[in-house]
Amino acid sequence: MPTTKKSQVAHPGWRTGTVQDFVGLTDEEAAYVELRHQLAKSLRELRIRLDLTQIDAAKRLKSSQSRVAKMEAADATVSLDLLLRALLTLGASPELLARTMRRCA
Amino acid sequence: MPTTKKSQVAHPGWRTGTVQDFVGLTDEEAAYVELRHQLAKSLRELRIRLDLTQIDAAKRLKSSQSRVAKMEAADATVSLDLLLRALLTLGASPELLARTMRRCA
DNA sequence: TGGCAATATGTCAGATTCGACATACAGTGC
DNA sequence: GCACTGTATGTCGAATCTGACATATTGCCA
Repeated sequence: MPTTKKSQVAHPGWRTGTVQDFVGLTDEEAAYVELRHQLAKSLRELRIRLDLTQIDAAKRLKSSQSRVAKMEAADATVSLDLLLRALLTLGASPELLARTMRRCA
Repeated sequence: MPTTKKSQVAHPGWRTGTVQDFVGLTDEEAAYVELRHQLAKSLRELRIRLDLTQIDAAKRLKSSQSRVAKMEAADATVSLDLLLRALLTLGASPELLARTMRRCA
């Protein structure tokens, strides 16, 4: 669920992700969103630095190109968990993660 | 997914949980596990510092005592995602997160 | 312009994780 | 010993997340 509350009503197919974020966003929610974006950014930068295409990266991550694209876009269907695992798998150092976190301040 | 699948299918090698971690653990997997443990530790420390019981914390996190216990134990059924959200909700600063990350080095 | 590689977006079945509950264990005071 | 508070562990239905696929879009070069 990351990402916070989902609508309680049965609205099948309502993605709660991006757009309505600008309504009623508590501080932690804002921090959470910011964190996701910073990690996504770091992921893309790292991939580029390694000179990989999303397809190459997907291979290393044992995932698919579409999922990598979503990771880098901080798509609502991507968890922080996946973002962090991806970063680690591509060789990100704890230092890099720490720097990324700090960027959210 | 953190961590991985517990299904019993014939995929040799996918680790799950805690104990069997000492077998066949790649570097990123080790980093991932370490990260979870450090975050869990920070979470407990923060809760104690705020003088909350797990039940109190569960209330703030809109979760249950059992889930908080599992978070602090870095249980395999708890995602990094949940750990980070919990920390943020209890008021952890990006600084604290960064420090925690760095501790994994 | 067309063609091609890279990236983005939508969808879905199956896997994972969620909160909740029951219950067990640990510690403290009586 | 019992009662009580706090924490740990196991399970489950429901909700979320994942990889894969199809398809659209972008960017670039001839």
